[in-house]
Amino acid sequence: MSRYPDQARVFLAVDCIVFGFDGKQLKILLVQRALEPEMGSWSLMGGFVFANENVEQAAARVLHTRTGLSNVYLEELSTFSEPGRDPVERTVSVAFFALIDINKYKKQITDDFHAEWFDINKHPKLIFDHKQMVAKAKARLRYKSAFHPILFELLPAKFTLPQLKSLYEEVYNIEMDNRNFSRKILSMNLLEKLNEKDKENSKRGAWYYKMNSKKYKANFHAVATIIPNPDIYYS
Amino acid sequence: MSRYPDQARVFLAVDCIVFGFDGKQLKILLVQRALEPEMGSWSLMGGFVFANENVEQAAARVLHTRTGLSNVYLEELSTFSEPGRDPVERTVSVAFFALIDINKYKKQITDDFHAEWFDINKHPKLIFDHKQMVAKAKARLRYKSAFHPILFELLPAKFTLPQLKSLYEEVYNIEMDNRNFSRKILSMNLLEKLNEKDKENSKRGAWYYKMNSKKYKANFHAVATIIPNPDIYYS
DNA sequence: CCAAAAGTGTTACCGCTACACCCATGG
DNA sequence: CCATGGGTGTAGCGGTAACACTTTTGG
Repeated sequence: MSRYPDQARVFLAVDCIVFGFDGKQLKILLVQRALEPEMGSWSLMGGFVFANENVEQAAARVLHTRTGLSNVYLEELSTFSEPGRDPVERTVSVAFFALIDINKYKKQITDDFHAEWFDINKHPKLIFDHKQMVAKAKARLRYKSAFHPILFELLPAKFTLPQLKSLYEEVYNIEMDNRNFSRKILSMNLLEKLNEKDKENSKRGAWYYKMNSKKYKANFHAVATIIPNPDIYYS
Repeated sequence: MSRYPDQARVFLAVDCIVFGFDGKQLKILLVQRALEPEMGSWSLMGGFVFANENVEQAAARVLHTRTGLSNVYLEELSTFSEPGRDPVERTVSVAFFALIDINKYKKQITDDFHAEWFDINKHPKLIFDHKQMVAKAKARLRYKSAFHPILFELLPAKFTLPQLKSLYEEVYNIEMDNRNFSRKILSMNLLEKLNEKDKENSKRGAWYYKMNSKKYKANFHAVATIIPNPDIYYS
């Protein structure tokens, strides 16, 4: 018997907006839903929260189970709780957004559902309110990455500045000056230059860098105006 | 019978961190809990989410019921979902923070519990994880108001720039230059000067201003660095 | 040697900070 | 007429944007 006899219980789920970057486009990872209602429709990665875990642990578990990845960038977005959002039972979902290196993602053998990357601007119809979740996640990504150096989470451990610049250009749909961009990023003192160049994309080659994760963690809340007028992107 | 037979349901609640400003100190509004467990202990304003409302509506309702206020600034903070946070039943709470004009608050006659303002840095022991909620709300308030002109929500409809400056000084525990502060705030073009001065706090008197709510809404996402180095306050 | 991308150096400008100074008025 | 808080003017500094120019190397 409940100790709160007058109150109703709800189902609690998490959904993850998983971002990836293929070098040209910003992508999201979608799956085909494995249970009714709407079985087979495209959906965000999600799942119910277990009795012994909090929502963040649930999101990390779902992500790990379905992508094989752990220690990914994961941030709570917001709660979606419209009474009718799930047509068959009242289910409240806490949405998280995740940033992963698209190359590290390997489809799990044990998966009994499809997962696929889609261009964020051109994805199939999604179940429930997942379209809203994606829109909100995109807005948050733009807002946050205008101030905080989080986008490198979408790149491999070693990456070049031109790669990072392309990523910013894709996220904000702008063109940036490569010369000023390099200086601005390097002036944050978070990157370490490696003794290796990427020669695939240019003749001269671009130096590889890696994030100094100690400094990154220490300065995680550092605010830098990487993008001018960030507000105009937060629609 | 549930359509998700293998899943457990949880209780869903909201809790509100209600900020106020008395001219000198930043305050939060606490109540004495009206139900078991921990009946009588100090707590944030909260309540269960009804079947016909989403969490934001629930937070607004709780606030309205217990303070008489509507149309207050209300923003989702995050979800608190540790399995054992409520010792008797699994209850997940979505925390919201609210900014209100402390003068508008009137204790409701119908209240069967105490509500009281406390200095944010010196409040009684709180139930469950409410202390964490308060800490997180304070951090978010600092972070957000460093970029967005939201703090005026804590002041009366007409206010002076010295009042607003005191508020910023209290929130960030810094001293600001009144001359530069005025210019910075006014350069956002969100305030309208009234034909009236506050003569209570100085001989010369300070002009009253009011927020132009049309411009405020239109520019809500405008980012201005009201506070230098905002990151150092986001602990 | 040319094209194309990476990266450096330099300049002009803008916005912010610091602070000298003026304003208004109650006592 | 002076003390006090409100407010304006302005000079200097630092960071950013713009862009001419150099470097590198495959074809």
